[in-house]
Amino acid sequence: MGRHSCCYKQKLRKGLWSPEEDEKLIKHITKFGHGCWSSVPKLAGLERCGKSCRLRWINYLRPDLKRGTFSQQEEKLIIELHAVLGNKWSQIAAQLPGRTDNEIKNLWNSSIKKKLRQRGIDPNTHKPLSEVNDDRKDPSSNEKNSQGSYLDEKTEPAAAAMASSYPLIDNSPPATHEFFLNRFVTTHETATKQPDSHHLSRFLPFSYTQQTPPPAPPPESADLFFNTDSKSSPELIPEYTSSISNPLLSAPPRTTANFHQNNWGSGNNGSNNGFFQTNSGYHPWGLTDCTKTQNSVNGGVEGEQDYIKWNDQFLQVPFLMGKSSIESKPEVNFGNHELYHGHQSVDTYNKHFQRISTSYGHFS
DNA sequence: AATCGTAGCAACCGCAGCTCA
DNA sequence: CTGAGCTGCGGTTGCTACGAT
Repeated sequence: MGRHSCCYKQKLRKGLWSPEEDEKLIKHITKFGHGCWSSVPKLAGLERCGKSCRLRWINYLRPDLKRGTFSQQEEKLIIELHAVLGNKWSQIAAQLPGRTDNEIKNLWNSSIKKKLRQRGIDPNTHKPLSEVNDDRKDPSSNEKNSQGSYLDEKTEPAAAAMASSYPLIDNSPPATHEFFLNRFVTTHETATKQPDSHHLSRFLPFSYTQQTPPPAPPPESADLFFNTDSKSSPELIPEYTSSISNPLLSAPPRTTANFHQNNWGSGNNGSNNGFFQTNSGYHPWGLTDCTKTQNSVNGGVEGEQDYIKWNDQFLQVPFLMGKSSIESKPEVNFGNHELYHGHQSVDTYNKHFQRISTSYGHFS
């Protein structure tokens, strides 16, 4: 098990990224894609490790990030997904377009967890705290397994594996029906009544949600959390609905190769409206492998083509179009960086806008 | 005005898993 | 088969802003 080489390079910079560093990274990835992350800092002229560059890009600089405060629907979905997946933040994030695992993890730890506890729900088990306390007395009570889920890998190996890898759309029923039926009884009902509901039944195999009628449902933690009633289910924001109703969940297992296609090439929802896709196909942000990257970086034809396509597309991104776009739609823009929402003051907003302008000004 | 506690968030760390020579 | 190199993930830390006292 090799440790990342950056761990041994002491002279590399750490800590917060400067606007200049951001600019270098954006410029580089815009032009060449990231290729091998380990080679990015060298090629981009950064004194950072590749790991740090990757993290910075994924969590902060990537233009398809939504940013902004989480909607109630998003929070509810996070809770529901957490009930199934446990702390699988990346899998949860995969169902929330424009959100990063880090962002969701932070939200969970700083906000949702506390709110659930205040409402008498154990954030780990999603059961009422009183039940959890009872469970603790029972030695057979469930603990998280190695996958961070609550399934017993010995007695329910198939279900545990399912919850872990979460093959969301699958025509073959899972081995342990009871698990999901019990978990999603409310889900089933809600989805049946409300075709546009974002409830988790949409994430389950079709054959599953259409099978056995569920018994009387206990309230889900997410429902307790939001105190929803079936008559006044909250409206979904359009982009959210489209992403969720879309069978993005039928995507093949996330490999390095298909990750970019699934998550970047098509706007993370399987449709063709992602700005990473053009008529001519997917953009090559990270698609080039290490060997090809070097060729591209060296100014080969392939690299130039990438550059042209990339810049054309990049210039259409609102957050690179100048101050007005950011000011006019602070909650919608790709460039809606974390500092443009919530409790941040106007001063902070302006300060960070200047920062972003500095970083991106050369594009506009 | 100063201090303290808290919330939110960016970034780091260490590990696991995958690929490939 | 083995180990190095790399990516990705989840847990944790540390910084900053903000509100309460």
